[in-house]
Amino acid sequence: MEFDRMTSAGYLVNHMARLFAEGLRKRIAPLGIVPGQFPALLALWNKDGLTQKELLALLDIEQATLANTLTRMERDGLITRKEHPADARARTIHLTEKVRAIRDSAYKVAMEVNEDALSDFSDKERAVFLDFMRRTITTLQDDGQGSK
Amino acid sequence: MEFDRMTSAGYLVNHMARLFAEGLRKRIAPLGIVPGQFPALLALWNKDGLTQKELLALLDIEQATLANTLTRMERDGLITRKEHPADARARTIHLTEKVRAIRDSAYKVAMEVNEDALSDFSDKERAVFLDFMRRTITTLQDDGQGSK
DNA sequence: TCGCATTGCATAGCATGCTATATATTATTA
DNA sequence: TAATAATATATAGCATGCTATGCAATGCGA
Repeated sequence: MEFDRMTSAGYLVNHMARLFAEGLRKRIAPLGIVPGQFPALLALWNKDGLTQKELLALLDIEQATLANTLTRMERDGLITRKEHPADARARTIHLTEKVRAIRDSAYKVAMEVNEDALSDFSDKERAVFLDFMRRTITTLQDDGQGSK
Repeated sequence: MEFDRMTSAGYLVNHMARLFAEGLRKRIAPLGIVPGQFPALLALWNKDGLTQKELLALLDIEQATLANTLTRMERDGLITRKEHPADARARTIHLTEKVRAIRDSAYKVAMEVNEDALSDFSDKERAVFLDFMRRTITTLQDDGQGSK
């Protein structure tokens, strides 16, 4: 009995994810950002001044992961954090001018990476592919639920 | 202009990869192995006694990544390394009895994870999905080549 | 055979992600 | 209102992946 990587969804997904991330990393490096910051930036470009908790609710990562990512973003001059007016535990997160300025370039580059990856797919195929991925995500999330 | 995560291949692939990895991690934990060790184990179950260079040629990771993974595998009692008979720089890699014994269980569990993830897909859909992923990987690898 | 290039592997340093746990503040309740 | 529970964020520790670089051993050309 042989286990063939090329017919293992898990293997292929892992490999694809690394290639996407590396492709994005190379293209956004000139902008001064890295792939892990992208989801948070998307949310903050859309709505600035969120708390970590509010931002977390928009992302599919764990709280500790976000906290660390925000620390690096602050270190890199992408965000600043201000004390929350009503809750001393919380802080509001604000994009710096520097990162507000690269929004359009970053969008463009991210879309280019997606476009390149799917360059030999028809529109129909792309739609099916994205749908398959969303279905798989839903299934895996439900799996992992655990009644509790 | 809105960037929608649900229509971004890169975003979906990243999320899927994390869900697959977490699913696998939970299921193989009782066997004493972790997801990152799986590709190396598959290769070594198939052919024991490879050098790091030979093993590397079978995997889609960087040399440094493999070196670190092998160090953890040795620490965890999954492999031993012996001096190469003809080249003092190289070492041959050998599975321990402990890990030879879990081969069938590990195969089974990995296939279950794939099965579960695709449980609501037809055979036809699965074939298409795997094909899409292989095509995407090929495209991204070619992209990243750089003439040099 | 000496000297330099190449090779095989290891290490350093970093990003991204996770679980578990700590800390400080706020909210609730006896 | 004092004690307790809940909440918001941070930290510790680890795995996995990458690039860059170090080091020892091997191989090859002058």
